[in-house]
Amino acid sequence: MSRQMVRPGGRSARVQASVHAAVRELASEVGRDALTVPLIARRAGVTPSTIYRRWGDLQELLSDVAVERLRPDTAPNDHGALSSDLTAWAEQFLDEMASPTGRAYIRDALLGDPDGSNAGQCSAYAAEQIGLVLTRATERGERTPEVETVIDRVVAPMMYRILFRPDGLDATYARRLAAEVLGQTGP
Amino acid sequence: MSRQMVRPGGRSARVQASVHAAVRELASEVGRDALTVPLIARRAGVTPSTIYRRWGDLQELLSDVAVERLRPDTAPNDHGALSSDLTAWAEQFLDEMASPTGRAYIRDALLGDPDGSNAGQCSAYAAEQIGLVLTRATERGERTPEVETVIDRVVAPMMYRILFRPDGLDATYARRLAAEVLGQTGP
DNA sequence: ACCTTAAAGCAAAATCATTGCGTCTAGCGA
DNA sequence: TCGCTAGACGCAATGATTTTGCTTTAAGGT
Repeated sequence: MSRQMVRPGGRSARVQASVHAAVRELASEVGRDALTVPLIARRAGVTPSTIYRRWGDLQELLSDVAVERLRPDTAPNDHGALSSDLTAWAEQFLDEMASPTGRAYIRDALLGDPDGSNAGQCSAYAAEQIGLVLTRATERGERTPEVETVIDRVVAPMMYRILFRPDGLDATYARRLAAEVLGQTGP
Repeated sequence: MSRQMVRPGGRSARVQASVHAAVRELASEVGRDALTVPLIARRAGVTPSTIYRRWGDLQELLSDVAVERLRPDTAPNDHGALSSDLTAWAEQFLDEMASPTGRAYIRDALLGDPDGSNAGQCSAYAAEQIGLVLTRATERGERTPEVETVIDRVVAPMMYRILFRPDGLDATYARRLAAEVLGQTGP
């Protein structure tokens, strides 16, 4: 059961929104590393114990906020061909995720996440976007790989390098991965 | 500059060893989540301020210990053929890393790691082991993929799923990835 | 409209993190 | 070998955060 599953309306929802907003505001004002629970609580007009009881600790709260910000806000662009769509999506994904901000969000999402549900949500977002791209391609009559294949061959390598080898990542790498996974689809 | 770069002998080294040992002991006694700096300090016979000054905070200390424990203790077994060697290595890697303990270490290594050097070290360990396997194969006259290819096609997918989709991982998956990266080497 | 109960507020107590200062010792050059 | 010196540690005071018991509020159901 996720942290978002609170009573949908009323005070709880207001508190949640207000705390999330406080995190975002303060993160941009004083920086991600200067955040503390009492600071966030003051800005949100809430007592610290409320945050501790609802989220457990700062990491879990930041994890929640991070997942929210990692949710794609728009469907992938349609360029009329699978190869363009997938390449463009991979480039944009890498660009967003490999930035210092993006990497901080990924780490936060992974961190305060004992059961892995927040991380799973991130993966689900990516799978959803890829599913859209592939479905459109299928409707055009193109042969497409499986979503899982694209995850293994495009998303996973990018994420691995973002997390474990933050150097030397650029759009060329994203393009190459996209091209390789498609090149293998039909001989 | 890594945390291991302390004065190699004498008191500093003793403190480092004693603190690392305290972390490992307490982690298995009271559980990873119950660790605190004062607790570790008491067990190590050291004052908390020593730990704070040397490591900064609990996360960085745990990150150090995690990297140490993620270092492979032995060279990959030699089965006489690349396909067996790589499959066996991937199976063992997944088995170790996908366990709750392994995942905790990976997360710790990623976490308290502002500059990414600890995570880079983990990746380097894997690259080293794979390099050994591939070199042996080359010496036998087998055609081999590049280390980077194996990282992208075998290590990255396993790591991605360990971190983002902890369910449904088994040795079959590791074998399939190993087989696929080799199947593509020479048509 | 009342009742029930999850969630929030409040405040005290406990624990943890930070910092200044004195002491010690490993490593180095004479 | 014998001091130097600078980095590392211990100690203790201070400040901040986290935890907890109890009370109060308000959402959602009857």
